[in-house]
Amino acid sequence: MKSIAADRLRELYLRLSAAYGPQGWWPAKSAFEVVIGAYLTQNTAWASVERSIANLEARRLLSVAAIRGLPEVELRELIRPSGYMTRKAAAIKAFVGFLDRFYDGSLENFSEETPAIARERLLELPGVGPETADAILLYALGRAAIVVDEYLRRVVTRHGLLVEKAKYAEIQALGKAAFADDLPTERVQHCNEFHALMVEVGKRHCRKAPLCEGCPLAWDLRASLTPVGRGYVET
DNA sequence: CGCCAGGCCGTGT
DNA sequence: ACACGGCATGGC
Repeated sequence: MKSIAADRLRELYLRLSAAYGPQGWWPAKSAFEVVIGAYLTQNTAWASVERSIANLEARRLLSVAAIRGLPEVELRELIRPSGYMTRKAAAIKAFVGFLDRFYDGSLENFSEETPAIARERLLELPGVGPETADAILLYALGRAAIVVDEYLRRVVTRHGLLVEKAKYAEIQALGKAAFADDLPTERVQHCNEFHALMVEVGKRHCRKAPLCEGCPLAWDLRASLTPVGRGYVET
């Protein structure tokens, strides 16, 4: 059984998708580049990430083998534009070390893990929290993961689909429910476009304003919802 | 000058 | 369990 909130989130997604079209995420030429970008974009503007990626690309360093052979101090300088260079360089190095130790240095081998195991392993790595783990699962490993970022949090709380203090797992469960009835292949594609739309539309219309002012799809869903426990029911 | 960006982590309550 | 500050850099 699917909740009313999940139905509404799905409807919201379908409208955004129809209005804005395919987003073409993740912008990268390889799965490994997605991983690098996922680390670098943490609390960082994408334009800054692009500069770092360009630095690596220019030196042909966008591969597991190349990062393995690159001294960490040099990696820091190349990713400097993205900020947090000390932590991010160490984290990226740790990811490569992780592939080397358990997957013969192959991201493809790692991607064969079941999604649940892969997620657990990712969360054990330094510099990988729930959002980065789910972004890697979805955009680098091709798994049907719901990525919960600040934009999605704003959407589901401001539209009254969840209460303000909803946790990551609760928001993720709602997103998962929204696509629960889709076939596996379709579900991956929906998850892909879903997060991309949250970010791209959210960047323009859904920042710090108390409501999503200016958003072309800002319906007031709260009108017919009443808070019950941690969620809402239709009234 | 201030705030923020496609978060995560260590520390204190 | 939760709140809070630090982490680095560049754009506006």
